[in-house]
Amino acid sequence: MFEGQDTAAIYVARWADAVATPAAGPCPVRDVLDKIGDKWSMLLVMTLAAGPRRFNQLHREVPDISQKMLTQTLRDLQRDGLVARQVFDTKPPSVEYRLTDLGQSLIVPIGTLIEWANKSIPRIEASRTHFDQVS
Amino acid sequence: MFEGQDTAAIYVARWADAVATPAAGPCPVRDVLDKIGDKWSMLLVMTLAAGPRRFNQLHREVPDISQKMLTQTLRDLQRDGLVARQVFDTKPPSVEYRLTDLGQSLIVPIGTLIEWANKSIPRIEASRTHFDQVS
DNA sequence: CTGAATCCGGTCCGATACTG
DNA sequence: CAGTATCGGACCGGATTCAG
Repeated sequence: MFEGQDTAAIYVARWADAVATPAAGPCPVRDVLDKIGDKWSMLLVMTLAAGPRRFNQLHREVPDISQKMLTQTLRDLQRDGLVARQVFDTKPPSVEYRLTDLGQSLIVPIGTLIEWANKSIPRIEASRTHFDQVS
Repeated sequence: MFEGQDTAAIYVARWADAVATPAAGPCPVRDVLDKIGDKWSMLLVMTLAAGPRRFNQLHREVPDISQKMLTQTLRDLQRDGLVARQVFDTKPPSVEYRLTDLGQSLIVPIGTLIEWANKSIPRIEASRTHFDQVS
């Protein structure tokens, strides 16, 4: 029916198991998914995937992020253990951010998703155009 | 350094290429990523991955979604061509939603991400606890 | 250079009530 | 059964200003 059907079936089964549990407290999967969709998190992760960066360096490479959101997003990523923050006691001070091992392990799953996105964009946009014309 | 390093390197390179383009208009990758993080989209996709569902059936299987958001999210998914909507002209009327081929092709990338989330949750929560205690 | 603090508009989304 | 319409709070995130 579609490529990767068997693999998909496995994921569907696992998903069914996961949500079948009473899930004491908020669902951890949703929690992670929220961060993925967060406006800047994944953008920064992929930027840091190319190597460690300083604060303003990140600000230059992701021009349309505000200082506030850059600080906040980096702090959240650090809190989740995806990014490590190292302060150099120089003058003026400089701070370097780098992916942790956990953060690096996220590159492949995100990459899979980005690859899907790039491949599917034409069909999605075509579908949108058609949908909007009908309605 | 970490498992999947070679694969990761490929994704990093591709990502660099993707963002290097001037990106006329809004970045399509961000556009898709936004939908992933959308509060309900992926939850519905994974629920529909198990098979077609009627409206109220979905409402029962995802209890904490409001009628409004269920309608709205399904319409957005339909607009993007991920979900097909079929109306049966019965009394009372019934409407069935199912994943399109495009929607099905999303199961594997999402599944990869969910698998990462499940595997990484313990480390993430440990990191959060540690971070909160320090600060 | 690397932030923190504040203000504020826009958007998301839940609750509720109504319709064919 | 399968929606639509409206209201209102909460939160996200941008712009600006101040600080170590």
